[in-house]
Amino acid sequence: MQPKLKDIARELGVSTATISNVLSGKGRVSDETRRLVSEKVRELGYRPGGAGRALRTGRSGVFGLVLPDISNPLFPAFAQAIETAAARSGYGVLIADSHGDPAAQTDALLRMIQRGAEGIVIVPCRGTQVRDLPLPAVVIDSASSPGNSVCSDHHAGGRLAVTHLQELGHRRLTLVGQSRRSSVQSDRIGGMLAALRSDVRADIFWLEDGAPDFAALVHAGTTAIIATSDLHALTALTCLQGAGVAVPEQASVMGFDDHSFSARISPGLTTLAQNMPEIAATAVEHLAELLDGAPRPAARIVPMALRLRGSTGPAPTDPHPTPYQEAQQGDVTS
Amino acid sequence: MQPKLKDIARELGVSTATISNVLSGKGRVSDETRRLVSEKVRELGYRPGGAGRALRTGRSGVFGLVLPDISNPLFPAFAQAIETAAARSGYGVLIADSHGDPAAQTDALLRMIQRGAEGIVIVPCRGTQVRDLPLPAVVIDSASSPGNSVCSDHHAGGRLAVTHLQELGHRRLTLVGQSRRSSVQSDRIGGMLAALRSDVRADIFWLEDGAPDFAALVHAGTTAIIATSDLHALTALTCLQGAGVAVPEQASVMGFDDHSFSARISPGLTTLAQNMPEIAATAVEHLAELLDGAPRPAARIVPMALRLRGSTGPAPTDPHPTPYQEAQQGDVTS
DNA sequence: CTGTTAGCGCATTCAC
DNA sequence: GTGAATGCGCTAACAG
Repeated sequence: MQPKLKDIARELGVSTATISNVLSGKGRVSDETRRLVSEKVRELGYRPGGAGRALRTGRSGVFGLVLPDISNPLFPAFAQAIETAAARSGYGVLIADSHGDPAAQTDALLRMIQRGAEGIVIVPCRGTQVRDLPLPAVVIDSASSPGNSVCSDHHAGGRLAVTHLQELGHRRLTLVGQSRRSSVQSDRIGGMLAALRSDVRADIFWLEDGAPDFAALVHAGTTAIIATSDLHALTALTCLQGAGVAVPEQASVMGFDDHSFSARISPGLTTLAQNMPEIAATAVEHLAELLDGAPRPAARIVPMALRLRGSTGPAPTDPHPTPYQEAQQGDVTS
Repeated sequence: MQPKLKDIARELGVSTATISNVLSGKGRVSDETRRLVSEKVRELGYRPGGAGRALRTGRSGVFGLVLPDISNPLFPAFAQAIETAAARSGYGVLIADSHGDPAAQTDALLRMIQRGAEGIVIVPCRGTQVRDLPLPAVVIDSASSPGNSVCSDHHAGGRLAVTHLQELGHRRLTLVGQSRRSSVQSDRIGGMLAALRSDVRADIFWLEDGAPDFAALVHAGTTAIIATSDLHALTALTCLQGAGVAVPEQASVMGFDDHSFSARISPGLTTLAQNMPEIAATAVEHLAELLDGAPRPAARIVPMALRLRGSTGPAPTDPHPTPYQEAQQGDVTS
């Protein structure tokens, strides 16, 4: 049985209020009693239980984290960063997975409220707009989505990616996204297009329409592939390598988000990393302010960072790298 | 303001206890009052708040999930499975990351207790023994670690891996682990060695000692590489592909855990998958039993499943696959 | 069968 | 400076 306030009070012959005062540092208590109490608290290993406190103060010290898909390889780093930031602020984190389903998302929210979460950090399902939450909430989505509180500068990330490749001399790019409905991916692609010089051509493929043959694209003239996720960049990279296309000598590949594997493949994957600790810290900080009754802070946009690794290099200068390329040139259109 | 029991009671002119009885289905209530109450509850959208209930019943409906490293690519699937299983049983999940640090692990445990967690599911830090928890706990580690409650059959997984490759005709294997201290990895390697036929040779590399040159190993005669994690298998695979070694024609590669990327690379990575839903369901089930006062259930070992993909194939039959191989044969020892 | 009462553990009044 | 009393929202035991 965990010791209660009452136990300590009885052992010391003081009242529970005094103990509470000592622990919270609020009411006036003599140094002597303070010392005595502190000692006893340490001795018995007393920790105020959350239930009583939550009931009395209305604050549970817990907030919810609602993710569309915990198993997405991007979220581990995110969840970790949030948990770390939350722990630093003395908060616990209740997780829920909406499985990309808006109904489940709503359900999860209700359950978190019921469990006493004081606020929530939510990464909304694609295409969902989080609105009128009965609870302070911090939304992490993309700069273009209404209600967003903090996110990476995906647009600038896209610009950085294209600029990087253009500086390496690439003039024929292939842009690969997964889903048009994802505002994050749209922002990234938008940024890429915005940075495009007039003498550079870019073709866009959406994987939801089917997977392209990356080797054929290279043989048709593409010299660089940018995927909106490292996962798809990895697919492209291994397809190319398996087909005998040298990376980065014959084609460069880059991705987004710096997944756990990106640094551990050969060649290392050049990628645009989100500053997860910064985003998480900002999210938790905003939430803490909201909980303290402050007005909603302005949305914060966190820069993305180019992580230069081996998968990108100078564009191939040979006008006819392989005979195969010439033969296939006319077959692939975009 | 969320409606409270008292609000409903007042509006209906009955007592709070009656409402509670209706909602819990316990005490005897007339059908008429029951109907009236149910209706009002729906109308006001009343949901019993967890704080009061937790204080009164001592059950918070929440348990803790303590992981050594949330950002490990294996845990997303795990956390998701646990969260799903927990939600199905009506539990919420509080997460904590011990960052592989035993002290932080203890700290996290204390915080979960303070927050009112009824029990915990813990994947202990490497080398840590979880013991004498002041709380019902389910430990997920490896069959060889004391106190383990449920885990995959890593040893059998190792045996399956080696058997698979032996059946494909491979006679020179390279086994790659990360850390000797990991009981999971030791079990896997142990299983591999146990399944080894007398005419098959296996060399073991531990990455904590430094990374091997996979292409050189193949040129020295290895025809198959088994890594204890898909992450390292991926490293091997891309190194080989980058060095012009065809997978699986010249060398087979396989891993463990079926990470998110494993099916999406080319060739697909043959791997041994853990049955996460099963493990998670068992863990939650055991925990629920413990919370109901049942004695500790016997440890459960869940089989691993071979996911056959393109990265493994028949051993190369050509005795002299490349001139280079002959030249290098003597240079690499193990 | 139903309603009243008491108290879970804590922080906060307000007397002393 | 300290302690006794109060009530947060809920449910289990007990009266009616």
